[in-house]
Amino acid sequence: MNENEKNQLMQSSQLLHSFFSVNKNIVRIVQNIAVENDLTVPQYTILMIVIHSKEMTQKKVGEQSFLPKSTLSQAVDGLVRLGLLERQQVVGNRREMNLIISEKGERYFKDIHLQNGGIHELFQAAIKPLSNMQREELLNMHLQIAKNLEAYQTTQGDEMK
Amino acid sequence: MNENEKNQLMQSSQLLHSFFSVNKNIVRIVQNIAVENDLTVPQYTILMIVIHSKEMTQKKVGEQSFLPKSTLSQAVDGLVRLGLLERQQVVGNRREMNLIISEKGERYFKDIHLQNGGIHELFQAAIKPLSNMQREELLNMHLQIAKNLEAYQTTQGDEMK
DNA sequence: TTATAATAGTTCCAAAATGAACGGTTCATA
DNA sequence: TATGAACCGTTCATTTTGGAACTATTATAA
Repeated sequence: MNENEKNQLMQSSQLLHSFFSVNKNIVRIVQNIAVENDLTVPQYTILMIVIHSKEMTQKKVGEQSFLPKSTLSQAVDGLVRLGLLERQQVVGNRREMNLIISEKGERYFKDIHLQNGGIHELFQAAIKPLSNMQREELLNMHLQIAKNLEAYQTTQGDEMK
Repeated sequence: MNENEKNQLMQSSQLLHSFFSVNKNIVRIVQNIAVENDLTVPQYTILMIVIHSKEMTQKKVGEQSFLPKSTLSQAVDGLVRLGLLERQQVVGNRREMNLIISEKGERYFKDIHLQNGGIHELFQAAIKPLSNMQREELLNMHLQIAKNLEAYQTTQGDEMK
């Protein structure tokens, strides 16, 4: 392994670690907010996604949140029992479920945001020092990296039955 | 909320999502590699860190891996029982533990890498399309974002620091 | 010195997360 | 339509996780 390769590997390691580092912080903040409001992390995640569009299928929430569907199902169940969310069959497709924020859910979520700004505001503050162009490039690089990693999995890692 | 603010929030949301997206892929790859080799994710993570320097305190591994110390302790315990790692008190400080890769551990890890390249190589491939300057900027932006997020540590940071 | 606080790691166990199997629904093809 | 595959969500059982309390050691203060 020559010098150049060694440098490449080191840069790669640092970059990987930096992803972990940012992510650890995001997860920690999300967890704090969730716990303070008697929600689990998946539950708060779901609320964040659903509140955005007021109505959304469970399937779409799964795609956006990357939660395994059993986790998703149970988390939704809890939210419904808390009265924060309502389940409703999609008209014309009895397989899918629409998730709708209830009155109570909306109030609940708004209160969370008043308390501590919520993850979106905190994150927004954290990226504020970056220029608009930097933010755009960051997004593009992430999307590309995600795509590349995804490609590997479907190519090599599909020993699923 | 005016147009500009709305755009800012949207960009922020996308960026946050892109972090989740990359991270989900990294975690899934790590998980696949770990499971294929009868290790848990924390265990594989620990091996990756320790192999790098052959010898390292448990404390340092905690700082680098971001694992809660109870998780870390149990994972290390498993690795020791598998004979892949050895515990050794730090000379001059009986509180700290040195973690040392055993012969068997080194072989084990090398085999993993031969099988599928390991996460480092895969990740390296995923960032290959980026220019060197882009990679540097990406790293810098991540470090900055992590630092900014770190500032929002709630008073009760009973993990490690 | 002694007392108190901080640190590293372990243990315990309740809570959280999730893989696998399943039930009902829709789609594709004949 | 019939059949089989694919899909969406749920349930169940099991594993994983991580907070809190604990032991042992070291650091700091009085």
